[in-house]
Amino acid sequence: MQKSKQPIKVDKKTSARGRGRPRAFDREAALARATQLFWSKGYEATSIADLTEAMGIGPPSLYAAFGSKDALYAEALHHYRKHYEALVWDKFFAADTAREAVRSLLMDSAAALTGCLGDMPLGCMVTLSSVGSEGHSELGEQVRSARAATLDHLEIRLRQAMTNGEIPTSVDIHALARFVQTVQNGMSILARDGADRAELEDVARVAMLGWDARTDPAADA
Amino acid sequence: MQKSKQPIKVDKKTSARGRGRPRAFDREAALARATQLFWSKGYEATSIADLTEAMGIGPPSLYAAFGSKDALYAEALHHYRKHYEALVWDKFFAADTAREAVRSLLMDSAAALTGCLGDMPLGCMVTLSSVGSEGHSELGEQVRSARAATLDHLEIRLRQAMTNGEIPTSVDIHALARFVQTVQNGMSILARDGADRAELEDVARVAMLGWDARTDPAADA
DNA sequence: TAATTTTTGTAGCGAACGATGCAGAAATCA
DNA sequence: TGATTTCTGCATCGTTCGCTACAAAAATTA
Repeated sequence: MQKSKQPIKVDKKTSARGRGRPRAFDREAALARATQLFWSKGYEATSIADLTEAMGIGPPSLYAAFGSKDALYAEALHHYRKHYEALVWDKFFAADTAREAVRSLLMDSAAALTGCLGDMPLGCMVTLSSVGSEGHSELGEQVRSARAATLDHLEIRLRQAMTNGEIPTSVDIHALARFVQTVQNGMSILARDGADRAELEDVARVAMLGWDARTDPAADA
Repeated sequence: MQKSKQPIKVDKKTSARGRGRPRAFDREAALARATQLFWSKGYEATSIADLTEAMGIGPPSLYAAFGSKDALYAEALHHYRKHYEALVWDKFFAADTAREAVRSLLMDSAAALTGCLGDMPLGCMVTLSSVGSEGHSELGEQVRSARAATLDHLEIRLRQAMTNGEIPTSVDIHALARFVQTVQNGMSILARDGADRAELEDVARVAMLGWDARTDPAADA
């Protein structure tokens, strides 16, 4: 039971020149801790007591800074997407070809999902968050739209590759994007069950064989 | 916690003609409803009140018949595996070739996970059950072992195919089995997000292209 | 019928949940 | 410094959680 009671220095730069006592804890650092907690335990299984202990603050401070558990989760989701999604999407967006983009996405996912790219929980927070559809409909919708973003990125990149001639026009872009999305989603669950980076990389390589067969012009029927 | 109370001979058909009032509800039907509830909402999000309402009984009857929420979930998981897993594994075990076995598994999964094979919640109960690792370690272990069974089935069948000569000995059985497992897991999440049967079947077809490329003897390096 | 046995509905237990009231502590401004 | 403003720790709110004691109710046996 560590007590992270140390103050977490306040950033005087961002502290508004308001009168009265400024916030004594670093909001971003607290949000980062909450994010990791939600990430590893899920929304329902994470209690306010868990959060306040991890953030080193009391419940009133939490509610003053974030409003509610729902709002905190929403901010944590935003924090996650802002700070961690780049680990798997940077090379995707920088790749010259769609094939290399998808390969990078899956290989980097294999590394990120198994915690090999830093100190982070296993699996993808967005993929694994099965926020109950009961009573938290807005959060569920937010998570679902986050998952839909993955499909959008894939379809846009694939359609561009089709325009460029990298992919034959006969290919079903939507199906191929769905396939990649499926593999990435499945890898999160395997990572949670203890599969290591090498195993997921093997999975990514087999998946790329499916890509090659699907995008091979000679394979058209 | 869990005291082993009197065993409560529940098999009412085969139990000796007990004196006193017999159970007024169908245990199997109640278990089926509980299973669907756990399946669609998850363990934590399903309360005893939800269960008793869906089962049409009061809390004392629930606890007399099943012991605890944990035990009920364990029975529900067993009920699920007994009644629903056959929908996706029957053709797998009956197939003549490993390829047809895997193809059937994925295609039948596409149908079952989207609720096209009857009145059932979307996705796989085993795959989507992210039972928190906190406080419910035994349930988590049970679910994890259920997921491991999928990998076992796949590896056994693939190894058999390798012995039969269907698959080249150069193929990494473990990686290929992990790949199939990954696709099936990912399909559950897509199904939960609203993907329909045709989409998942397309995914399965693309995945099979990966299988073909991987098991093609000409592709050995 | 009465006696026996078991279930069921009601009502509520302690604990934990998400969320707050309050008063003192602390930092800024005058 | 004192005045003002805001945050923080403690205690607790009302609710819901999983779970159970209790006694009436119901079905079987005699």
